[in-house]
Amino acid sequence: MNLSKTSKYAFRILVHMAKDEKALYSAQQLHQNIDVPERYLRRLLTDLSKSGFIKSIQGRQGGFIFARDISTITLLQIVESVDGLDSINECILGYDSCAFDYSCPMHDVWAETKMKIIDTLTKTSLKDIHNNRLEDF
Amino acid sequence: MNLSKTSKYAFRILVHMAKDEKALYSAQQLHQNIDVPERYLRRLLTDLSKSGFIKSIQGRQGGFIFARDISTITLLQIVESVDGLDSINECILGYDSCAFDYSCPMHDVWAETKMKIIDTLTKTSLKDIHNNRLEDF
DNA sequence: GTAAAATACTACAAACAAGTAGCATTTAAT
DNA sequence: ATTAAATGCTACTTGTTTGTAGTATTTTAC
Ligand code: SF4
Ligand code: SF4
Repeated sequence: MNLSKTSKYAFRILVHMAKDEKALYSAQQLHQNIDVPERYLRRLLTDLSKSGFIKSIQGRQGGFIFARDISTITLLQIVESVDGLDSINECILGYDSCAFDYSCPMHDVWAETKMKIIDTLTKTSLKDIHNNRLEDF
Repeated sequence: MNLSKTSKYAFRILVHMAKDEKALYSAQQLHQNIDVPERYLRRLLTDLSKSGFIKSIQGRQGGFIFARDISTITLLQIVESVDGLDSINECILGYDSCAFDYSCPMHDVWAETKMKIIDTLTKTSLKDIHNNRLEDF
């Protein structure tokens, strides 16, 4: 259970872009709208392109645009690509590999909550987010 | 949503100690049972003492023992004392102070899950953990 | 009273995450 | 062609968290 700051930045970027799904956004434009250090933002945009969420268009008038339908992009996929799945799925006691044959006392306590987290992240696509609310972002 | 490794270490320590609530545990003993670097474990034990969960008994035959009834120690209190409450409660987009007057689209998506997390951590005491399961730890 | 077994304190070191900088490359407008 | 506006790559710097070391202090056993 560990969302890095970078994952949160990725959320900011993609949720913002999802507001107008078909639009092309330049790094500068994004920087003006969401509070992420400019160079770091750019690097992250490149990473998100490589992960296939968005694609980059180079050159003057270039920028970033979604590479696939935003209803197919879930929050879990985003976290997974930035932090890795372990960050969410890992043992609540921080063991690399579970030290126990049977589950330890903490396991059951956390299991349901962990499921809820994964469930929410899995079921929520970028499209869902803006369907829920139409407020400005 | 960010449990540091140190918080997880704290869980390991206290959940282990809660198995025999009234016993006195030396740092060495704990080190043999849970996989936390020895010197780091000791420092953390001192911190947990200062936070009032356990108390230290110095000198030969010394060690650590719960300072209060384990039914009054919740997981949230432990996280709070190690990482601070913000680590759990913080904005899913990582904004220090919410940038919006009204809630942004992400807020509602996460609100329920966040509540579930806080709820679980608040309602689960060290006693509950071992009441749920009697397995060895 | 001396030694041994424990915790306490504080500074340092290593590892990791976050942020910055410089320069290269691509493309459109002129 | 030239210039400007954009992304791409890679190395460096800074900050935070995690882990280590040395030394001091406390208390019991003998
Ligand atoms: S059983 Fe315990 S140690 Fe193993 S993965 Fe679950 S919480 Fe972690
Ligand atoms: S409304 Fe949005 S930005 Fe504000 S705290 Fe909630 S998730 Fe964060």
